Amino acid sequence: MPNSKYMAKNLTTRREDYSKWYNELVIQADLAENSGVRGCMVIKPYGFAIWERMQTELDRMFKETGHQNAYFPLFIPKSYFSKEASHVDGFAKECAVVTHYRLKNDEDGSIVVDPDAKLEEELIVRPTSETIIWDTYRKWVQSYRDLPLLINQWANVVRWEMRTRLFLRTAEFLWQEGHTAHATKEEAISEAEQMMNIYAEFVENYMAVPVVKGLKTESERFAGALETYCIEALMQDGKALQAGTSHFLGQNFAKAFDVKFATKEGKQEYVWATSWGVSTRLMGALIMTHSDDNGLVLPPNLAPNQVVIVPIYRDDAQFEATSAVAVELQRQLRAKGIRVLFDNRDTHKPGWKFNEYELKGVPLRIAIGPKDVEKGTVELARRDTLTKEFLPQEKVVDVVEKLLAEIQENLFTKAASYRASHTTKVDTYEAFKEVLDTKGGFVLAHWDGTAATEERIKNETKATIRCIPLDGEREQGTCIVTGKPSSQRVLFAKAY
RNA sequence: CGGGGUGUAGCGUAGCCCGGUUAUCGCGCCUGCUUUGGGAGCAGGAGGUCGCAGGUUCGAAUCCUGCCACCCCGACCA
Repeated sequence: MPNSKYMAKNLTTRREDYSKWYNELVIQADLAENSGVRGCMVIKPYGFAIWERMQTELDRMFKETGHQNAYFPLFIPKSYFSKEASHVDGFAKECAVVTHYRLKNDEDGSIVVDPDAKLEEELIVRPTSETIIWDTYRKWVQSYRDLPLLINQWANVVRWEMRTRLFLRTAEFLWQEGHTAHATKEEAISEAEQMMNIYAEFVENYMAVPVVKGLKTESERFAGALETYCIEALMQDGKALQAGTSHFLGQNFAKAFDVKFATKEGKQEYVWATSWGVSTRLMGALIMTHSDDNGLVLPPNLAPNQVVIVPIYRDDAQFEATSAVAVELQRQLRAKGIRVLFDNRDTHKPGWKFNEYELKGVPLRIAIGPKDVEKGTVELARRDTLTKEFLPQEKVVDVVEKLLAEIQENLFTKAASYRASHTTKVDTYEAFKEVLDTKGGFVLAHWDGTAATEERIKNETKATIRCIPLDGEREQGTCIVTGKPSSQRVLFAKAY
C-alpha cells in the first residue's frame, strides 16, 4: 500500500501535481513497482520490454566496436576491495555482505541462520565488478598479443543506498559494465572517449534525449579513475540526470591487481584500463524527459511496439472483417521491419485500449472499424501530438514509415528546445542563485577550478558541477564566487 | 543515524481529536442483460488479522505503552 505513494512521489515531470498521473502511469502502464524488499523494484513486463530494447541496441553498438560479452561472479571476497586504496576510500561502504552459508530450523520450528556456518571470509555482493574482473584479467593477460581486452557484462549490482528512488537509485539495479585493458595510455583514453560517444549516440538517437558530453570534476570522479567522462541530461522538472559514465582508470587497477604484459621489446608493463556503464536509470531518464499528463511517450526507435492496431466491432461478422484488414496491415508493416501489435483481445473495449496505449506511450495507433472496412480507410493517431487522421489502407505503410521518423525527430527537437530554454549563462553568484531558485535547469558559469569553491556552491545552493563540457567554447572569465580567472564555463545544476 | 509524517479490502480513502449498531466511499474484481468509433450503463455479488504486541474499559480502528514497516527532509550517493 505504500507502494503507489512511493512511486508517485519519486519521479517528476513538468506538471506540478504529477502524483496522480504518475501513479496511474507506473501501475497501469506496467513499468515497475516497489517490491517490498528495501529499495528494490519489480520491473514489470512492459517496463522490461523497454529495457530489452535498450539492451539490444547498446549490445549491438558494443559488438560493432569490437567488444565481447562475458560474465563474472556476483560474490566478491572482501579482501579484493582492500587492494585498490582510492577505489575503497570512495566506495564500498554501503554494501550487502554475505557472512553465512546455511540456515537451520530453530527449536520452535522457525528458520534461523546457522551460527556454525560462518564464512571464513565474508563475500560482498558486487556494487561494481572492477575488483573481481581485474583479479581475473591478471590471469588472462601476459603479452601485448592479449591486448586490447574489450569485455562487457550485463548484470545486476547491489548498493545499499540510504535513500532510494524508483529507477534512479534502487538498491539493486540492472546495468552493463564494460572493462577494458590496453597496451597504451592513448589507446585507453580513446576507448573511454569512444564509449562516452556511443552512449551519447544511443541516448540521443534511440531515446531522443539530448545530452551534454563532458568531464567530471575531481570530486565527482569515480573512485579510482583518473578521468571520468559523462553524459548529462536535463529532466522536465529542471533537474539534471547523469545518464552514463565512462572512466579512464590509468594503471591504478593494473597495479593493484598486478596485471602486467610483455611488450614487443620484451619489457614488463602495467596495462591501461577503462570502465563504463549505463543502467536501468536510463528508464527514469526516458520517463522524465518525454512523458506528459496522458502518460508515457516512447520514441519510435526504442518503443517495443511502434504501432498498435485496435479493431472496432459489434458482432462476430464485424470482428472478422476488421481483423482481416488488421492482419494484412500487420503483415505489410512487419515486412518493413516495423514492430506492430494487433490487439484483438475481446476482453477490453476500443476506448479502453485507446487510453491504455496512450498511457503506455505507443507512438502510433491504427483503429479499424466497420466504416473503415466499407470505405477502405483506417484511423491513424499519433501519441506525441495526440492528433488523428483518416487515410486509405494502401497508404498506411508509407505514412507509418514517414510518421515514425517524424515522431522520433519531433521528440528530440522538443526535448532539445526545452533544454535550450533552460540553459542559462550567468556571470555573478547572485544571478546564479536567482536562476536556480526560479527556473532551474542547467547553468553555465565560470569556476576557478578548485574543489573548495565547488563544495561551497554545493553547500549554499545544492547545485553541483555536472560536467566540464567537452564542446564548450573557450572563453576567458572570472569565477562567480572567488573572482579568480577561468578559461571555460562549466555546467551546473541541481541533480538527481 | 537525526527531524517530521503515515499505516483501514488488490489500489486510493472516510471514520480517530470527542470510544458505542453489521467499519465509509470510489476504482478494480465476479455474474447477468443492454453496450462497443475515446477508459460503458443498470441490477446483483464477492472481498477486511483496521501494521504487530500488550494495556485501560462493560465495550477499542478510535485512548495509552512498546515494536515494526513505509514515506518526506537531512546526512549519504560512480
